[in-house]
Amino acid sequence: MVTRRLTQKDIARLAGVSQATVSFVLNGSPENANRIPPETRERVQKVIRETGYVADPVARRMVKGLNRILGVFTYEPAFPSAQADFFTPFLLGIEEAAQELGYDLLLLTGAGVKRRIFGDNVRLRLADGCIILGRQFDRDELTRLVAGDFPFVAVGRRDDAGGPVPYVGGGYVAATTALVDRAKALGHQRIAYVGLNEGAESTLDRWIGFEPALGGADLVHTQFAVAQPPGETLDALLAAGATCVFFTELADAIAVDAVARHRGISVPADLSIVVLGNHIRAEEHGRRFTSFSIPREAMGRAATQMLVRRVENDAPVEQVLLDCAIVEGDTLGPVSTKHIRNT
Amino acid sequence: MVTRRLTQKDIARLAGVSQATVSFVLNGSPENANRIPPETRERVQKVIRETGYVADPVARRMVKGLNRILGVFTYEPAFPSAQADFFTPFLLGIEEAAQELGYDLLLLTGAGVKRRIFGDNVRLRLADGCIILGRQFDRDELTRLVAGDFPFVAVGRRDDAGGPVPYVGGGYVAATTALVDRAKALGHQRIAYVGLNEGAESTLDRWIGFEPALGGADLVHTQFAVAQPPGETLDALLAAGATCVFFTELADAIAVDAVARHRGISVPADLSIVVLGNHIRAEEHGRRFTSFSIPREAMGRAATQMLVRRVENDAPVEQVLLDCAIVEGDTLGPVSTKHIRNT
DNA sequence: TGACTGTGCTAATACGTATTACTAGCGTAG
DNA sequence: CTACGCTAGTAATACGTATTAGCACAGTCA
Repeated sequence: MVTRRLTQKDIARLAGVSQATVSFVLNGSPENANRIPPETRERVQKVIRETGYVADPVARRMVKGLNRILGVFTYEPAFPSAQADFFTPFLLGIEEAAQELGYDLLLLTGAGVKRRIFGDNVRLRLADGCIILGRQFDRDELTRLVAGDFPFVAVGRRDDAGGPVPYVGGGYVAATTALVDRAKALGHQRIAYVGLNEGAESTLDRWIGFEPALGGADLVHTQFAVAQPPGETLDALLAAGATCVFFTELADAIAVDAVARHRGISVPADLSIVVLGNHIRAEEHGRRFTSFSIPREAMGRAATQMLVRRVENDAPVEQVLLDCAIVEGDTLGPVSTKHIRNT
Repeated sequence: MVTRRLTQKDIARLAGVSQATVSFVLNGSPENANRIPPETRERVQKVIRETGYVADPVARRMVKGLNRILGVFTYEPAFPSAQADFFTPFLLGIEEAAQELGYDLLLLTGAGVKRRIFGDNVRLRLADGCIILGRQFDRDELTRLVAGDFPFVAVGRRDDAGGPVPYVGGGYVAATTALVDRAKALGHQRIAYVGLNEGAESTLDRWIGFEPALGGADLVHTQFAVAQPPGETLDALLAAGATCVFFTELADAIAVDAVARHRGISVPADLSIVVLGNHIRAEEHGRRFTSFSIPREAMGRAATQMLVRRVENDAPVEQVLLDCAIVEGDTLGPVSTKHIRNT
């Protein structure tokens, strides 16, 4: 812009005082505030009102060290519609909590270009701390974050990375275990698992909650892969004599359910389906899968509050898992007598 | 945090050089860059690598004056689900364009608390410029923005506020006119209008496009109010002998359409419905209303690009209206002979 | 030998604000 | 009348970086 920004020096000149006086008028601490008599104070404030001057937050931050800004870092872009349903609930909670605590949000997303926290022109540090969002996360960067002095909190559980990672995650392990127990209570002894059992912590947690919970039940089929042809998956499930199948991916469950319906296989009478997690607007598919609900909004809120604790009070690392409520749904039922006889 | 941040001074000490040398190694201009010989350069970079030092963007900004941050200001909170569908497409476009241009976004949203641009603790200025989003907008603040030197662009047309307001809006006037013309071409002569005819520019634009376009057609009923009981609205429409009704609010159209269906009144055979605008996920209502589509994502992109032009090149005020494509839909049909006889 | 030209750095400064240290002027207690 | 304290400010400095100006030294040319 052509006209340079107003500075306190300009205000001082116009009011016939020094820059320091202007600063005192603006934000003198109680003991210093009364050093400026009302007349001078009013004269300065008049100039400020007339000019519409506001202090440059950047310079302010230089002195104070804090900005009241929280960074939200995602590797994937936050808004494109494919991701929007995933990110939006988290952002909702983050925004609300930030608002309550008097912080603004700096969005740092990585669309297309691989964006890194430690890059050449890292603007992340403009924020007082940051929230890490997203499924993938570079291990090296996490390690550097843990080692560094920049406050951050991850949304989603993370394994240690050269030290404990502060996070707010979902209690997937416990929720998965609860669902397995429920299936067993309904008589299911021949259970299958379709989903990955390695990779991101959130994925792994399902398996960790699942496998030990089986107890006496038989794991008659596993498919450690997602997005496979649903017909083949269904074939394998039936061939193995599974009465109940756990999916980690809603999309897989939907596809297999559709094929089953098409073939006249009844869910849950012939085959029970459990989905380990939920997805916004899952109702659109006309099926309420038995699953657990991920408290995304609450996770965002909690992570934000935790981050502010770390920023303001240098609070120690916390690791929190929020409960995932079980969604009853319509796809987990008792084992049919047909199956019991079969087995 | 307990451990102070690393500064260039620390790096300089560790590498046995001066702070200026570190700065040159980091980002010396071409002519100065080769003043540092490879050995020294490597020595400094080694220390930087080992310590994980990154320059403080705040200090950087102090010197350079630019931040590569764009503020996004909304009076209403951006994420809460009620608003999410409204804001998300704009944010999508804004985020994409910002990413391409190498800017980050500072989200300044107003949840609950009345948030003002000119307040005590204005962090907006941290950004190099800002995008104004949202339906309501304080006139005084807009005037001050126009008068000031802070670059901004509004999403949505705005009337002059002590000067022209830079904006990227939707061509609601033209699109509304086109829909009126279409209705007239289908024989409609008895037309009604349900919606506000004052208030925000975006609302007003519908009326501005509508009223003059009527030409010879009769405006048999107007209801300058929204969210009224749909039964009463329908009664009034029928009593007035309207064959086609224009709604500014999708919600009103949905409600009236539902009552009509319930009463056995066929749309569009007995009554045509046109909606002036669209809404994400309108399909969920099982009806494709004849309307026009608002290019929200494109508006966000265009506004961002315009803002960057203003920030970087001090470009003059631009005012752009993007075309709104007509959505054919199923609710505008030819006038039935019954009506023609009736009239 | 003395002036000149690079080379390879460092010193100094600016950016805008907050804050600490100080000072000039004046009244008053001792 | 000196010392002290109070009032109403101002001067100076720090924050961390970018950048300009400049300095010490070596080599070159006349």
